[in-house]
Amino acid sequence: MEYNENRAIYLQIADVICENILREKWKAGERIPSIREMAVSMEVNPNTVLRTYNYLQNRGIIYNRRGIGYYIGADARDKTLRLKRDEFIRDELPRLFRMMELLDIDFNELERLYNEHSGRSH
Amino acid sequence: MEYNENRAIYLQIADVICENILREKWKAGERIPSIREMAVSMEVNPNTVLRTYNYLQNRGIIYNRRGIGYYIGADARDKTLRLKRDEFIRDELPRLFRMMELLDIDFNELERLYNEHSGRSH
Amino acid sequence: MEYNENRAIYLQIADVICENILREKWKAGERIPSIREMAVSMEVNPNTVLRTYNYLQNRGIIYNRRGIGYYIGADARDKTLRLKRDEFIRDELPRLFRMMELLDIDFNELERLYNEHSGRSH
Amino acid sequence: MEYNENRAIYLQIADVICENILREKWKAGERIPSIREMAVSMEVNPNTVLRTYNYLQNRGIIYNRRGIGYYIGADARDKTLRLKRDEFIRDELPRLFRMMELLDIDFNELERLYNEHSGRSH
DNA sequence: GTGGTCTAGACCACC
DNA sequence: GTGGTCTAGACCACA
Repeated sequence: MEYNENRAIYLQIADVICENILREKWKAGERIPSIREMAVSMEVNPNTVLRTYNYLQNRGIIYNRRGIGYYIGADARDKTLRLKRDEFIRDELPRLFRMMELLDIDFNELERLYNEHSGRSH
Repeated sequence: MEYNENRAIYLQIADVICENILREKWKAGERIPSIREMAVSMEVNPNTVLRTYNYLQNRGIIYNRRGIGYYIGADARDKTLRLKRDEFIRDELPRLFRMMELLDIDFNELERLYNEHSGRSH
Repeated sequence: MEYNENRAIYLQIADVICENILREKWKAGERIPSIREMAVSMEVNPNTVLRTYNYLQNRGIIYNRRGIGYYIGADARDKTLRLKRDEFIRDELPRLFRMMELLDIDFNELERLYNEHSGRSH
Repeated sequence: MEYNENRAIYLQIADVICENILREKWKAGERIPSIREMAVSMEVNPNTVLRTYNYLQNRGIIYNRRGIGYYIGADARDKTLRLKRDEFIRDELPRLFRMMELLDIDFNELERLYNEHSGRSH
């Protein structure tokens, strides 16, 4: 895993987990890797994974069974969707729209850039 | 001024200045507020404004006359436009498109959110 | 059984057993459920029950006949009563009284809460 | 400061802060000691204080101004009172009442123990 | 100066 | 084995 240096690693790990939930790779009630396993696979310190898990637990997305491990919460997908959507609409979109206006980019151009982008990644 | 907590304050101040330049409120050769004035009006520490001004100076958007003040650079508008556009296309758009896909937001919905947004700010 | 997350599970199981002894559901000399039976009915790992039984055995409340099972000790009720009373007066009450003062709860309110509580559990 | 070994130190520090808020030693809007100062006065590692501050910030009791410090939140006293009361009623009272019933302690005796207790501490 | 992140490693209670 | 706590110390961005 490569980490973007502008975002805390523990949040980037949370992003990966959220993505797994949103894509339904990980479903409600399933156990997720233990802190130590995750730390090895993500190549970080266990404390960093612990922070990720605490972060997600505080938001009700995962929960913990003492001495056993962490599990995907019941409404994890909904909660994640809501959380990410809120973040997106609150933090990203205003800047996006402001930039589009300032840089004179309209929806047609945005759509064009989108097609270019998806073209590249296929 | 309200600051978003996910972006460094000095960058948010830089955004405001860039916006003034792009909207041609502030034109090439004009003097901009002193660090102290800006600090007062923006309710931040003068050091924070200094950082903003250094940041913009390094990018050739403003320049400094020692003991006199800071001024808008000659090609400031062009440079700002290029800088912001590059940043936008390189950094913002890929994240945008990825989030749209993940959160199941299409262009129609984006446009709807855009209209809501501009509705609110008018 | 639902477990309070602020108290170790093995102690909560011990509490249940002590309650049975105090209420004279389980009397001196009677055999109590095997570790495995208890683990099933309490939905925990047998090791956790073992820990409970060791804890109670160390305090002379239950005893073990190897290969046969665990039994309620001779003076179990008295010992339990003494043990719990001591714990209660030494550990719980000081915290209780301090909290009552800090949270501005007096005996009348405590009594009211008590009546609410017993209302709920009947 | 002496720490009870049954409760995490970072929570005991949080308790002290909450007590200061409840007793109105620290009022809304006031700055509280920096992480490093608190770490020295509490004789713990700064990371432990950071955990305390995060814990309280997540509950809306304190807030943070970047690079400046932590402050008591606007409704801190109310929130603290509500938080502690909830904890008390949810976690402590049920055990209390259960113990009182099991140990055959009624409100009169409880009041007597209370008077003894306050007698001792005066 | 402030807080935030991360690592390394120890120790603990608990399952 | 699991997670939770705490320490020590480094490094960073920010005010």
